[in-house]
Amino acid sequence: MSLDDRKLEVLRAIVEDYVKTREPVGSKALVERHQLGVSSATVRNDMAVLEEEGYIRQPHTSAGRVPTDAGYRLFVDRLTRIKPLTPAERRAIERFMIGVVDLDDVVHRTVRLLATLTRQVAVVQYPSLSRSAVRHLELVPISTTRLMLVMITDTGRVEQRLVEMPAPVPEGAVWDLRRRVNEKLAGQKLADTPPLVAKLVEECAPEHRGDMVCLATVLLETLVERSEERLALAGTANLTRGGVLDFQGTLRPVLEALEEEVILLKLIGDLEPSTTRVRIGDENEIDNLRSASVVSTGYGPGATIVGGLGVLGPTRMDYPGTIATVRAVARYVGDLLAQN
Amino acid sequence: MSLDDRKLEVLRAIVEDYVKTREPVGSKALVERHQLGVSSATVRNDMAVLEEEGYIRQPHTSAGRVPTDAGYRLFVDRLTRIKPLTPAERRAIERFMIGVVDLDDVVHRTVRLLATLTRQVAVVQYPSLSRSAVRHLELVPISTTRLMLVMITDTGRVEQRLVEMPAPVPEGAVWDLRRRVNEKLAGQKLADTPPLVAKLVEECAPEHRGDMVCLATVLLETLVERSEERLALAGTANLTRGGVLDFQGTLRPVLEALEEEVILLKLIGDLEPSTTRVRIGDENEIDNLRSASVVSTGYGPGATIVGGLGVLGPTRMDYPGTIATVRAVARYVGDLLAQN
DNA sequence: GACTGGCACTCTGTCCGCAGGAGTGCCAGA
DNA sequence: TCTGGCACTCCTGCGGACAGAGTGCCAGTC
Repeated sequence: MSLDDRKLEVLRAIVEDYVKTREPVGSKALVERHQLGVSSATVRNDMAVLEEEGYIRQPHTSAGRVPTDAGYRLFVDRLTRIKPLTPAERRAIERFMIGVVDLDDVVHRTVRLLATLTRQVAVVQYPSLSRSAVRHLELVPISTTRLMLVMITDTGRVEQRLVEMPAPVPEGAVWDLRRRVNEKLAGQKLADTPPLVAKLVEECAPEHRGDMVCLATVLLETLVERSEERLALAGTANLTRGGVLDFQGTLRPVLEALEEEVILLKLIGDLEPSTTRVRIGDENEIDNLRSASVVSTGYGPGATIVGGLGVLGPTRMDYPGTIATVRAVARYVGDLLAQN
Repeated sequence: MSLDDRKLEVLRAIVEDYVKTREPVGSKALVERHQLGVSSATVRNDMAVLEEEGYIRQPHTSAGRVPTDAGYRLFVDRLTRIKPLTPAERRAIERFMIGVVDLDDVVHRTVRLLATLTRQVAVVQYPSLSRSAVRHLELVPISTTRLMLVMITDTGRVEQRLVEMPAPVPEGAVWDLRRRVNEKLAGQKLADTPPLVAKLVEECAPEHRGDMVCLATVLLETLVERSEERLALAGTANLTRGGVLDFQGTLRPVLEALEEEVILLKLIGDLEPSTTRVRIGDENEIDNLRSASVVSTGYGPGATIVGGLGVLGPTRMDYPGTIATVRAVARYVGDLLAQN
């Protein structure tokens, strides 16, 4: 038995009311608050069907109905018309971003903005190194056998690592290393660099080979291994809105998940499709987040995507509003990056 | 009426039991679990005095007693013998720190270590810029009118800021700027730099004055305004141990406070005395943390202090253990920094 | 004077039972 | 296919009773 329009409308009404009130919604209250044009008895029948199909459930007999994860899913997929942001929200975004000075600043402001607007937990990934290109590599002598490698990318990220050299390196040699490395790597996508680094070592004169190998090792580590690592988080306190009820008793699992950068990156770092992605409750692979939903999207200058951002909240979430906000903020950050 | 030894002993017993069980402790249970050598009736009299003096209180008539903030204070000041770390803990610290590569790494590992060992929320401040010295300043051309200023300090911190120049800067001029800036500032304590920067501008040839002013502005911002800004946080999930009871109902105020870097820096950034500092409940100026305690201390290579670290938890906290751990970790981090 | 044993008192937490209310499921009729 | 009505279920809140824990106080002892 498929769902006709009225049943969908009933589902929408249930989701909207439940999101608003956090209380199981009954048939009578529904017909009072929405213009469904039928009696409560009819609605009851529809509800029975919706329940059978797994879209809603009763906490207990003779209670109202509550949407299931599947119900929210259907709501998001078929019943959500994206609401445009209010002018007030647009203005908030712009005001929040006045006078940014560098990438750190952009990321921190963005994450707070997202948290404030959505009233959820916000996560913003720094532009992923693997999607950036090297702008410049700098070598700064720290001591005779130590160099600081500083990499600046076209997305504004700056990464640094200490390089321990096997033997003292004269200044001229540092110069030489810096020149060679930049010649080979500047302007290259980080994803393409590993073979180039290998070539660098090969092409190096034997007497400098040792130094170059050290440098290459650290380069590869910086470029590849730690490449996705950074992100910013804000709005944890929003988890406590509405007590602890939205997360079946404890915030603990959620807070634990938020501590793991790896988990967060998985959540917002799915950059394949450029559309907004919504993961509801059980759809999250992470067990700790079974009672949470995540709305995420990619951002970047123009059409390219360099990182992800998103918010996390209870499954009982205002999806249309959240989706709209996440998108708008992502677009705005993209524009900001494009200007630099 | 002053407190004799036995009354203090009773207070200690109450604190220890309450910390262990989270339940108000009664006179009978006390004499059973501790060798006080007196009857429960005597203990009751002592308790009445302790209550009158404000060190303990009853949640309600005919309940056991619970320590007040003042009670914890007395306990910490007069009744705490620092327990040495167990060998297992020592080993944990060392194992945690094997193979650190740079400052970021040190800080992140430290904060997680602290959170794990104390089972509280841990905060670690990056070495404060104002207590560091400039090791090197690097200027990297990003475009014709934009330079990236990168500052490396002797504590290993790397800060960068974008500098917008009024007009295109030829490569030779960048060189010149870099040389001058380093000559003047390298090796200087950041706290001492502002007058030096001013001098830099003065001494500059008029034709380069404009560039130098831009650079100086950003330098001062980087050096002074944002100087205390960075820190790392871990273990938020530990707040949920023992439900929500330890924080009178909601984690909300605590989570909110943890979001404010300014607040956290105030908490752990009191570096005047090199001893460990304990703030209990109301002693925290921040209203949101009235139900929390903070144990903090400074760290740094040798005897100098470059930053603060600490933990935050419920007032019902194992103070001796926490204090010992915080100190040990601080000492260890200091040694680690001294090696670099 | 300090400590102890004993007793009355108080308050909490819990377990009932009960009534009220909300909401459902189902059925017969339009 | 929809509707009104009715019986049924289950939660919630309230009051009372009861056991348990803990105290305060008093009289007696060392």
